[in-house]
Amino acid sequence: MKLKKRLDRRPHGFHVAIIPKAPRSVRRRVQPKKIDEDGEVCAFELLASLARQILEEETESSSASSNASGNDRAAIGKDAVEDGRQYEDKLMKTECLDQGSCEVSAVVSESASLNCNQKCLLNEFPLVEDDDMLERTLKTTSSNSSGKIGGDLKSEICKSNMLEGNFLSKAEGGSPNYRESCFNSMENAFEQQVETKAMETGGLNTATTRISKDPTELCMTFPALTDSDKDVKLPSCRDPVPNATFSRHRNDIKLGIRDDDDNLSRFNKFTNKLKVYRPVTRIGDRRIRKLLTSKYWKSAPRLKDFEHPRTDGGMRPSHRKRKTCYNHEKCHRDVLYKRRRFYDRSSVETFDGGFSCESVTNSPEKGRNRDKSISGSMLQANGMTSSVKGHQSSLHSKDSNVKFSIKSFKVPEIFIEVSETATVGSLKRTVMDAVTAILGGGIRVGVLMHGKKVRDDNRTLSQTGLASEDNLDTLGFTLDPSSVEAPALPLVCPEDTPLLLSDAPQLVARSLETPALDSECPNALTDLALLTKTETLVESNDEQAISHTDILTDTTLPDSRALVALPASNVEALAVVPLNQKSRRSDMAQRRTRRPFSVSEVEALVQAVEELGTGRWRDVKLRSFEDADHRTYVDLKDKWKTLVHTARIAPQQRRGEPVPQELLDRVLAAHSYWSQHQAKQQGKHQVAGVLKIEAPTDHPNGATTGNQL
DNA sequence: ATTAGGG
DNA sequence: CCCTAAT
Repeated sequence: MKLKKRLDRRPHGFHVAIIPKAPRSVRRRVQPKKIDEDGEVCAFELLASLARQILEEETESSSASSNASGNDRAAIGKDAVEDGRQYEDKLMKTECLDQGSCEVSAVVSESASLNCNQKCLLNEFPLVEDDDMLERTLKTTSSNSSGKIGGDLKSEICKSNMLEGNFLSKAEGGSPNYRESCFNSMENAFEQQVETKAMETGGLNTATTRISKDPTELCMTFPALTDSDKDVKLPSCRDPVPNATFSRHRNDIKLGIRDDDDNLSRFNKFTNKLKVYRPVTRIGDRRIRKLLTSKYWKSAPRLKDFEHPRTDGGMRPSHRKRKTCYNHEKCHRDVLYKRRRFYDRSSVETFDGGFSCESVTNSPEKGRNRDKSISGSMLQANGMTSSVKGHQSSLHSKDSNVKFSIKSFKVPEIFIEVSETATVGSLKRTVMDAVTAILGGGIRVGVLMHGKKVRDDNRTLSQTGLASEDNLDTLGFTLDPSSVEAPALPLVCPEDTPLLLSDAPQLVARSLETPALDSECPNALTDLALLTKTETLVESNDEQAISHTDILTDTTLPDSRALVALPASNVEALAVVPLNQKSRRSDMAQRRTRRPFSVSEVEALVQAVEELGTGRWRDVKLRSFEDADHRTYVDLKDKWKTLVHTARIAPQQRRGEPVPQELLDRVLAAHSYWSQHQAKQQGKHQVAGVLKIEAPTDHPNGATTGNQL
């Protein structure tokens, strides 16, 4: 469901990265769609076809993966990504196709690179063996494009033509060798560059590499030939990840990133939108992010306003990850995700590893989690005590003192809008300003336990459970904007969390000594102030800055996939606070507050089940818990499940409010009874008699059944 | 939206 | 309770 929803939201949701299975229809769709009337598309097509040919050849020769035709796609998908990006790829492909045509004109200049980037396109497009067509297409394309591109494009075209010709001839019976040589040369040339790249960060397996290579190369080739523009980055095509390079900053969009097909699709989508959106500055949902390093961002600058689909490919599925990950990022992501689930309407983009860099947004909901990290120094500057710093992991001291060490704080989501031409430096400043604003403006510290805010400031740590090691795992702190700062946005806290709260800046130090902690709605992070500040757009354009960034990114943050607007040190700093990995829950969407079933509720439940049977939770809910809004049918079902379990275990093992044995007996009776009547459940009414017969003594059911009768 | 199960 | 998957 969720998935679905997400998809719905984002029509082309590649972000849906999760499902291997999902996109059947989509996939199918792809093929047919291929082309369009307009020559525009054709260009792509041609390129694609070319690439494809090459690819095919390559594929054929190599045993590794499937063969070219129908399979390549699949093959690619499989091989290509282990990291979950694969789904995206698939989806992407689809998208590309779907949308491909529309943006051609806009994207012309980049088309070449785009194509390259998109393996999918390459693979998908049917071959076009008509040179004339190609030419036409090219022309058309070029004409469409503004003058600036024209020249390049043409040359490019020509080249492509040539290339194609060559290939074709081969394909048509020419000597294979020739083709190969060609290809190889291209490849080699390309290779150099590529190799430099950290390469798929090792993430891609060989197979993948191989496959992608071809297309990539092709792609690369084109641009290279034509493009004098250094903008086109070959490398970008491939690096799927972390070392992302920034795409060049052009006025246009940056392309270049093959690794993320997402980009492409996004790109495509946006292309059209961009114009429209440009100035938009919606406070609420739209967020723009400018991110540096993240791969997604490469093409981003342009996408100002679009919503970024969340591409955290695998995240979702990572329920398990959450459990096992000890990695901050992952956890964080998870958190984000969850949170998102709760309130988020627009998704945020997070991709593997990237979120730290996320730039930001300000929606209250998602907000609190996304964060940017702030350096410890900053925190201190703001009055955080030294105790705040340190390492994560809470320790329980021997004495009665509870030691907390907060490694870092997360900063709430910040909404930043920067012009495309802004320099990286300016972006950094902007971000810094935003962060500073938050800190400077006053923040409150919130304490989370098990994901829930601990609001009672008067309770002692012991009372709150914070003195217990177990709970420390789930302890989290939040820095929330003080009411002063974020008053403007009505923040909505998920459950019962009211926003307001205590006085603003309570420092951790205080928490240490004082039993009382401030708590508040973690969500409330947003701050208008930030928005305001961040709104300043930076206009200067400085490519060099960008390159610096790249460097920075690559070098300083080898493994952080995030980008770095801030110095590396900062990155760490801001990370999430959870002392323990386990605590991840703490800050995310909070878990619903626990509401143990009372005996009376249990009784009602038992009664209802006796009458209705299991498997009809909705009816149970309606019948007996209609007014208990906090009890969903799922809750009832779960409760029943636990009741059954409870009834089966020894009384000594039972915990919580004891449930009368009588009820437990009924539970067992009803459970066993209904388990035998699964088939008849639906027809229960009609079969009532049968039931009686079959399970007369079994339980109270008899009584209930009787009622029904 | 429900239901079923696993976690 | 949460999360997913399958309806």
